[in-house]
Amino acid sequence: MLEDQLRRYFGFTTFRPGQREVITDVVARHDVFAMLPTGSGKSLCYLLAGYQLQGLVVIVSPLLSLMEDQVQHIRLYGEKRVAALNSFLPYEERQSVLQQLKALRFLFVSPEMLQSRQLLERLQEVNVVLFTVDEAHCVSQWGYEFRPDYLKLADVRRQLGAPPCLALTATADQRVREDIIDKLKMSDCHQHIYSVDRKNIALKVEAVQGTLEKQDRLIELVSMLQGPGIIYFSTREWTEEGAALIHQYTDLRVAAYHGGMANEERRLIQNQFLNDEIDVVCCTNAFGMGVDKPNVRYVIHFHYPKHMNAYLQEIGRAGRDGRPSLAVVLYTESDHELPLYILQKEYPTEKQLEQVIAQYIKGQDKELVATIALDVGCSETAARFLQEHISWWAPEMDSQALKQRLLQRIQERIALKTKALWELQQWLKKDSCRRARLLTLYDERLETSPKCCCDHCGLQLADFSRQKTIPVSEVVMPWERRLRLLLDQKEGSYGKKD
DNA sequence: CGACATCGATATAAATCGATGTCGGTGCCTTATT
Repeated sequence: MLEDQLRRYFGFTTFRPGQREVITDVVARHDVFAMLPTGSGKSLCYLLAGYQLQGLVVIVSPLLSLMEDQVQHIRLYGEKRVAALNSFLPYEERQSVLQQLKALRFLFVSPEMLQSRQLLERLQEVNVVLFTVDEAHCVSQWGYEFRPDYLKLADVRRQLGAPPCLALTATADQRVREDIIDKLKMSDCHQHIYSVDRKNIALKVEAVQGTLEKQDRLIELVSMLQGPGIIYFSTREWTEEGAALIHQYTDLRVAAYHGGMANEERRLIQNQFLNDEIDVVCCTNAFGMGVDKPNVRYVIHFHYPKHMNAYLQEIGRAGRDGRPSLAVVLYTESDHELPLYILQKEYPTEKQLEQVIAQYIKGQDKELVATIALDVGCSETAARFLQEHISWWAPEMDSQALKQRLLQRIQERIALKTKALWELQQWLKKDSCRRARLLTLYDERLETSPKCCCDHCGLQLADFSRQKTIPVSEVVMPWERRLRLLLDQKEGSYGKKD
């Protein structure tokens, strides 16, 4: 009985919604796509399935820190036959893990590590019974440009004797779900889809006039709202700026967090936040995966993300304890163009593309494509994109066809991302229930509105304020800032329309 | 797009203005014969 094992290995008496169904399908050796809400115990699915299947479970994980956490977590249950294999491990330890694969039940690896010949050969010698892809939305979100090894996982799985595949995520719309299933070649796929609706998270969007007003509003909000909270920005520089502002005008304990910081520092801030030693984190989208903190009371977007899936992932870090929580987006009209420019930098221009192909034809060295691309001024992401796609397509095409095929792919990708961005922007401007609209994007319907639903359903910010509210008038605001704000607004009124 | 840095012109001089340029997010992995 599954329940017996649940009790024996983990000390729980009942399954959470979805767990039993997913495990049953996996044990029956089907491919399974599972979209379960955050905090619903996704890891238990592959753990328990692993015990049933009697062999090695490989878990593909996007972040080293996530692997470390999960390994520790599993060890707490008394399971010692678990390891993470990654560059963080000293060389000798890595070798020792490779030598002892047979003795392991659970192995955590990155998609990049799975490109190692040595690891692959070792894995071929043992009985891999389940291939798990955790945070599976990364396949679709990162595989095409940022981390191409995510698109090679299907081939890795085939080389391991095509064990069943379990893909786990908390947020993916229909298109992303189909993309994941397709890219992982999950042919015999059983899907378990649960609602993305988080009824205890109230949704609010505020349009403001200009950046200064946005900063002021941010300070008002964090002064007033019950924390702890997370604030998302779109650049590293702004996370520092935001943290400095909050430090200056409030007594809150605040820190910035972004991908440019040293790993130890990032780890420290994440831990301090988890231990309630920091009230507010000002961060880029680098922060969040694996941050399983129950009592986050609000998430503010100072800059909004690039698509709804990201928005849902980010606000989903609030209210995991089930208590009322708040998600606020602050936006100005001028926020609308920037994401498009950032998006285009992921790809080469037509001119760069021609230069790279011309150089490549001369040398025929796939490994050099990225170097050439960087030389002609491509971003690193664009260089990787070219490297990847040319190595797929160049063998079977002449340079003209290759160029056309690449241009077509670039256009497709940009169109797709522009549409996703547009969808989010439309949602921001929506003047009816935000939850209802959000759910239709995920093919769901809102049956009954929760008590605190959204700003179009009578949301009261006061319901989310601290016990001891600091009146806004007491928030220190020097006259220089006030004046600049006034001038800014005046200028804004002469600004261009739409 | 827009925030910010740099540069040159301006012209009783130091500081200011406008023109021009650059940059913007996410993370694995780096196993040397110069």
